[in-house]
Amino acid sequence: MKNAQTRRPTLYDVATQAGVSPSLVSLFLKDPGRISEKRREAVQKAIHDLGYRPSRAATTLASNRTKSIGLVIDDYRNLWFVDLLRGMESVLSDLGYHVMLADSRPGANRIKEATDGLLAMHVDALVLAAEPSEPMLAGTWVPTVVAGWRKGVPTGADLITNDDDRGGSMAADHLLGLGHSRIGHLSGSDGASAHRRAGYQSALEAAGVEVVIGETEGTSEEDGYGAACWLLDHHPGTTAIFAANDTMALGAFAAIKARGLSVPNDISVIGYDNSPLAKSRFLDLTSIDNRSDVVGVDAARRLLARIDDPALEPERKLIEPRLVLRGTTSAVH
Amino acid sequence: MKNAQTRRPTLYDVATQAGVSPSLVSLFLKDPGRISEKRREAVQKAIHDLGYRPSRAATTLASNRTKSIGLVIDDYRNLWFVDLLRGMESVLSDLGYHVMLADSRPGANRIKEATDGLLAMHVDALVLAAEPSEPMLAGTWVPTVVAGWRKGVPTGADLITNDDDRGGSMAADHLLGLGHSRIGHLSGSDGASAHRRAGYQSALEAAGVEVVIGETEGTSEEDGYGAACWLLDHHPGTTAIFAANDTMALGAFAAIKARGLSVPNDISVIGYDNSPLAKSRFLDLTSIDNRSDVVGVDAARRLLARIDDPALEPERKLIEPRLVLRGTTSAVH
DNA sequence: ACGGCATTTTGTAGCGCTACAATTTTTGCA
DNA sequence: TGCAAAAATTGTAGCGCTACAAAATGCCGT
Repeated sequence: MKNAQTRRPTLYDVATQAGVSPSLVSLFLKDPGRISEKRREAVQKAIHDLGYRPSRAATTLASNRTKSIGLVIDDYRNLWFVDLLRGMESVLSDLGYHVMLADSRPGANRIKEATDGLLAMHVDALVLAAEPSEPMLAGTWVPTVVAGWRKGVPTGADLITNDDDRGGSMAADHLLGLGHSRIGHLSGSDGASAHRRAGYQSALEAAGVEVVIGETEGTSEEDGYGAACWLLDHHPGTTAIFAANDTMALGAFAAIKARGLSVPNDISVIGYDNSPLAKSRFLDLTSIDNRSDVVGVDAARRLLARIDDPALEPERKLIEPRLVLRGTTSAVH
Repeated sequence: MKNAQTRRPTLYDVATQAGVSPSLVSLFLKDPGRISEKRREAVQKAIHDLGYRPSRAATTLASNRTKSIGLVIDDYRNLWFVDLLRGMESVLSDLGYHVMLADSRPGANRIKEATDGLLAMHVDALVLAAEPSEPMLAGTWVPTVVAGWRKGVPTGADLITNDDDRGGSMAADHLLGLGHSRIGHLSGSDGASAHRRAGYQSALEAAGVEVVIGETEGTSEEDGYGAACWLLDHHPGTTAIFAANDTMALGAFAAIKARGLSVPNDISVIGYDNSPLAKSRFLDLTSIDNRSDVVGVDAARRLLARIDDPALEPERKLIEPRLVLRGTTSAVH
């Protein structure tokens, strides 16, 4: 059993043990390089011997900075945030910043709640990667970057997001380039889907090809399945399907399989998001990579700049997606 | 632009605005029911008007409790933690506890780092849902529950985890029950896999059936693919495959498809984890649900009990998994 | 060896909140 | 109506840390 009784050691304990003043220990914590070697070693040792850990709460309170960035996501199951996070951390961790994650999964306007929680923790800045249902951030304001959606960006916040219009036309152009001329689209219901649809639409119109869109309620595999069934039954000549995301593409697979057709021989399928699903050897799904890692890097840089100078003009930036070629699309037969 | 200049309002500002003492506001924050209605409304209004948010840092420092539980996971991409988390939150959120997540993804012994970060935040308790590479928690000690692995449980910590042995034999028994007698196993390399393998092995031995195990380096789809290729090529009579997890089952699908065989007509496949993959309409994979949500519920309860009484005897508890029947297993032909 | 300067170290005063005992107000009942 | 008990409210003293100015020390040339 550990010595659960003994009080957690404080900075003062370290100072006493090392025979220096508390200020010196504080200085050590902030920048070990700025104190003499003799003291540095003494403090180092005292910290180690005592098993001392600085209290984040006290540091925050005293310095009014937390060296941490809050990231609000909608649902842990939407894995795109992992790339975003990795991108952010690649910039931030070297500078000593931490990223605190809050998901807004459970219900209606939990996004506000998640944001509030992060603000209560005094995060120095905020990345909003979830679609808000109502205006938020009333009251306190911290540097904010919106990532991944475009509506309802708070005043003064930056926007860095994926260029879904571009991605939509990229997907469509890829299929057109393979010779397809009967290309259906399975469209989701969220903001990103609308842009992807617009991109698809403009590319097809530019090529003088008929636009066929299967609308759905949501963005799930079931939605994709339903839309694909509609598409295949009402437009039997379809040779290619562009799904608004990889999950919906999976639904399309199911619909195609149920009709005894095969991918890509009978029908080419392209998804969106380049999710782990798409990368799977079994599924091997051609997809659009929306470069969320780049969004993360840019968001982090922007935040750092805005922490330095809060008066910066709000910026709007789109990140170019990229096509990832795999086995589910092929030239039309 | 929001009033970025104005200082964040404090509890004192609220007190002044509401014409009461700071203590009263503090009391209100802790339990609004304990103050008179008149004051309650005044404080309520002041908080609203000022856009006041309590400073978590100050609360923590003053009360030495954070009402938060730390959860250390290995990688956000391993979605099993989502169920764990949901289970924990179902118990904790009503009691006003928050769960703070830290992943240990980036590198070697980042688990210690993740844990340290959580401890620096003064979490009241810790759930360790990642396999540690070395002993940790040296120094400070908080109530700890280990979830999901069984080795290296810190002294004094509770263990609540999935009964992977049971799940392994459950999977094997299911296949045996369908009449299969040539059942191969794709075994992963982590701790859970070892137990699943042991369960498989004992079930097959009890039935007097040959044990055939494809060993792998890791637990990825590629590993599953490789092991399945070996299995199919060296044991051509195989009619059923039990994969140590759903991802590896996907690899098995790829290997089966590459050999012109079909699931479940030629070969039945059962996975493990009941991941979103398995639930997919397209894949429709029979799997073992390890009930991580129940693990979460139990872990949370245990932690609460241990926060009340740190001297509790360490507990060891296994959660019974359950078979989820889907379309990839059928009676042997 | 000694001023003058740069570097290192220290004391003091909070940061925003809660605990707890002390005080004031309200309530119940003889 | 008066008084004890209960309920509501308040004052005071930190929690562990950092900022900042002040003090101590080290280092240089002459």
